[in-house]
Amino acid sequence: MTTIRRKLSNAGKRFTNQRALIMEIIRQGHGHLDADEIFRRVREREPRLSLSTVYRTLQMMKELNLVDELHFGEDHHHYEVKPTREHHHLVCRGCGRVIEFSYPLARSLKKEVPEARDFDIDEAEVRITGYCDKCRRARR
Amino acid sequence: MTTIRRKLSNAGKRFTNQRALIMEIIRQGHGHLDADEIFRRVREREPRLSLSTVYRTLQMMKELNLVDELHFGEDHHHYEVKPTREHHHLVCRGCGRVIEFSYPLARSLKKEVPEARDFDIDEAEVRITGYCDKCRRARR
DNA sequence: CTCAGTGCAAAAGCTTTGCATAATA
DNA sequence: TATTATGCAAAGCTTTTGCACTGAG
Repeated sequence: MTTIRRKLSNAGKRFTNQRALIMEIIRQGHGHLDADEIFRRVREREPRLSLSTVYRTLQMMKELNLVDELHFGEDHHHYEVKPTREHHHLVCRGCGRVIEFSYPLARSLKKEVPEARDFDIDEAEVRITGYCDKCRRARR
Repeated sequence: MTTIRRKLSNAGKRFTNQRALIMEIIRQGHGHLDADEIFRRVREREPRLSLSTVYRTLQMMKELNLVDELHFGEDHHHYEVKPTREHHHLVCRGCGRVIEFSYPLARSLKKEVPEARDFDIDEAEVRITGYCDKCRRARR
């Protein structure tokens, strides 16, 4: 939390209750909430907090590299606090469960893909959809 | 083209001029057009074709596995005709250029990631953003 | 005290849908 | 000829923006 305060300060931004709460929810959500879900959870504790503030905060946190935006192939996005290790997600079409796994994609690509050698990668995201073990069995 | 006609027919769908034209444009666009761009190009030849038809066709072609939907981290999607070999894209933040590269991600994951072993993958997409060689130099 | 941040309402993309008309099989 | 597909307009979602008010520094 102090990290957030410091990073905001360094960027000339203010540390507000709203921002602290939103970040806390994103962290608790263990990374797989969309803006609307963040909004709903935040509202339970701070009923006057607006959806605009959620979006504005997400936008800012993304720019400050405190939050990552994930794309699960839907029309909206999901958010997680910036992880330490590079990891990606398996998204189950059946139950919606999100399974994290670590995989050094950026490194592998640099090593194995000629086209990637001269490309200055700043984001690498893997999007996997399919069916988890449980749902796979259930579908038979 | 005959393939399309046959696949549509098998699915109980009709082969219309609109669908043929839209597919042709997607193919020509070499895979990296969004719905609006497809619409604009289609309109040059068939001014009465509507945006709804474009969306409905994209939706359907996706379901029939004739077209892939790509996610470049924007709020809208891009489309390409279903490719033969698994490949992915490097998207340059500078000039918007899209560089294709082939990479057997699904296979690698199955082999190297324990969490992926019991997961029935039906889509694997890599989203890479950064700066291409040219733009990287220009930014110095 | 000052200016960045907030809430509210309104607008702006992108995509989907309802319905009458047109066209395929 | 019987449906399926289309065009048009209207609605739906998610996200952004304008503006007066609030509160952090």
